[in-house]
Amino acid sequence: MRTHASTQESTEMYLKTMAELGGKDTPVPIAQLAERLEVSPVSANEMVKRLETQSLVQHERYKGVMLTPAGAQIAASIIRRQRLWASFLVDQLQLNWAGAYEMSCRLEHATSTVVTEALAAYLGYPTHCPHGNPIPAVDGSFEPLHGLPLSELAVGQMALIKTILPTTTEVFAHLQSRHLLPGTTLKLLAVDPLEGPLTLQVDGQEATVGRNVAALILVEPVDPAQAATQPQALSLDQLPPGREGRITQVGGSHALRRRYMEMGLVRGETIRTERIAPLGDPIEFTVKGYHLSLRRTDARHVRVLLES
Amino acid sequence: MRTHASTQESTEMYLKTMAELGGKDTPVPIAQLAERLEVSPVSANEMVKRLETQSLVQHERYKGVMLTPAGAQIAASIIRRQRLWASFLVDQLQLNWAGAYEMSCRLEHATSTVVTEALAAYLGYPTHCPHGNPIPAVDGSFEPLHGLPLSELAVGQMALIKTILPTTTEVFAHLQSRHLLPGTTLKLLAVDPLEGPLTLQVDGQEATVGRNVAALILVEPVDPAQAATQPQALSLDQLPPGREGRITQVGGSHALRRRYMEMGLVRGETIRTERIAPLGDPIEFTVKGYHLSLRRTDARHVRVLLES
DNA sequence: CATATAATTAAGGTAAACCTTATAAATCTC
DNA sequence: GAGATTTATAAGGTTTACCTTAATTATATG
Repeated sequence: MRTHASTQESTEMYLKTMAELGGKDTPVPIAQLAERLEVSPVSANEMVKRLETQSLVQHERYKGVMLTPAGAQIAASIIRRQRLWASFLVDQLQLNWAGAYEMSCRLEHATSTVVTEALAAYLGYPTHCPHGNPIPAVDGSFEPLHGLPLSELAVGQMALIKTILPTTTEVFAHLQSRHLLPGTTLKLLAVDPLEGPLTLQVDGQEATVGRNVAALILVEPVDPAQAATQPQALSLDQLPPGREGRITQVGGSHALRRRYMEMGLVRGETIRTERIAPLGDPIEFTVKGYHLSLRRTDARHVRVLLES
Repeated sequence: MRTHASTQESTEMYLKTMAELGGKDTPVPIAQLAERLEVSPVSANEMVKRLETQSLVQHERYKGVMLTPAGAQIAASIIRRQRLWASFLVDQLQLNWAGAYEMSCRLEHATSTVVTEALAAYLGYPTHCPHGNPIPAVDGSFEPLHGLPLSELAVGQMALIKTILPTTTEVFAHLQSRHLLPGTTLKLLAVDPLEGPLTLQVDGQEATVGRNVAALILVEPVDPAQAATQPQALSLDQLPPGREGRITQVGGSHALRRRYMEMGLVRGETIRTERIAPLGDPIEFTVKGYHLSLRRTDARHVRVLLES
């Protein structure tokens, strides 16, 4: 006797899920959709038909469903809502990283465009959510994902985690407990044959992840020699002059975080160290084309990822 | 062919509406409930029966419905959610006052307790929403409403608006356009007989409001002599030493607002001016039992209501 | 106290999002 | 190309929040 969602909500969930499964470019098998949405394939089929009458999707029998431009636009705007809320929940309300997607999934359906855009402005127009996924623009355009799935990394390679693709709270929590978060550097130690698990070195410890979970982790291979001499993830005060970094985390007190936000220091933004004052304080940076200087102690609260 | 809400959502809407109509203490006629929820009396009757099987309400035929303790607790927690969201939308996202209730009404159903309490902490535990209504505590307790309905004010009296009771966006917008907001001082010029409209003086202009709308405006009569010499609503830098005021609005930049919030300068809080430095700057205040000093220019961003 | 009014119940209906089980039709793989 | 697998459809069902219209009770009022 499960309770049913409203029309609007399930429409949005179907479109969003299709977009997450690549339905903007390639047909998504209805069985896959049904699995992700935890409904029976028959129900998913029915629903897809309903969406087709509204010209939101196009279904080709035995091939799969694809989003129409109208459907893709709605999907993008819902994903925008969700990822903005996830940013708010994690960065402002300091809620748990692993649970943020699930919580934001409830909010996304209850958010008008007016609220969404006010929220985006409030947060300083972040470009990526706390899980590393790009936040679509208002016009529905996505920044392409960069990095390759961890499951396709060569054994022995070192790599930097860029993105954790949308998944369940359980999987997010599993990864969080193993420090497998955007910005972490890992080394692939071994891969079991026959779709078996991967063994990794993370933060000096060994960890194993299944093949399916590894496929959700997008990484960027790094040169081990370079990684040894120069860690990829560092705090802003350690970013060498002339080097660029991508902001992954902004910490500090509420007030400090808000101040940073207003300066344009938000997750996903690229920042370059210009010069360090003679006495090592303050440090000058360039973000979004303009300069600012920060005290070293304040800069310590910002985590960045070295850009190659 | 209207679209139906989910079970959870309509349950919450029924309970919230009942609480707003006084169903915690007195029976609410089902017809009134139906009108507010814009459903037919028959549908409301059905729904009330469903809620009764869940022991959330108690219905006495031909008398009305009352909330059970369990129902009242749920109603209070939903009202808490809504008013916290309304505070966030108005104070943080700077969205329109009149539309905030409607927008927060969507969000309230999508908000878990964890998110609600994190939001409350983020906002500095505000005690009142932007419309002057008290935010229930976590345990479901309400601060009683003070003030009497404008519709019961004596002709010729001056009064201060304390609260605008929950109503529709249209009515809120109507009041907003006439400056009838919490903190405004008005004078009742005339009352038409036979349930007719009221004529008011607000901000030097005349305005008329219907009897039904006037019943939503809770006011506190003020002594005209006192009001003339000492306006009730002023900015914090004008609060005389030794006097107490209740904060009605916190303005300024994002960063300033957040700083204030962290100091405990939130709407509904009582603040006392302790002393003004010899040169008039800074000014010392007491809020929530501790001291703080603000520059006069910063204090100007905070609006307070003189406490008698 | 009769009657008007308001509140309630009865009866029957709709749309939506789910479900199950069974059958039909494509597609893939050997 | 035949069989296995996947995908789709058909058929029938449930629950929930709504609706309308008509009939039945209470309550209030002259």
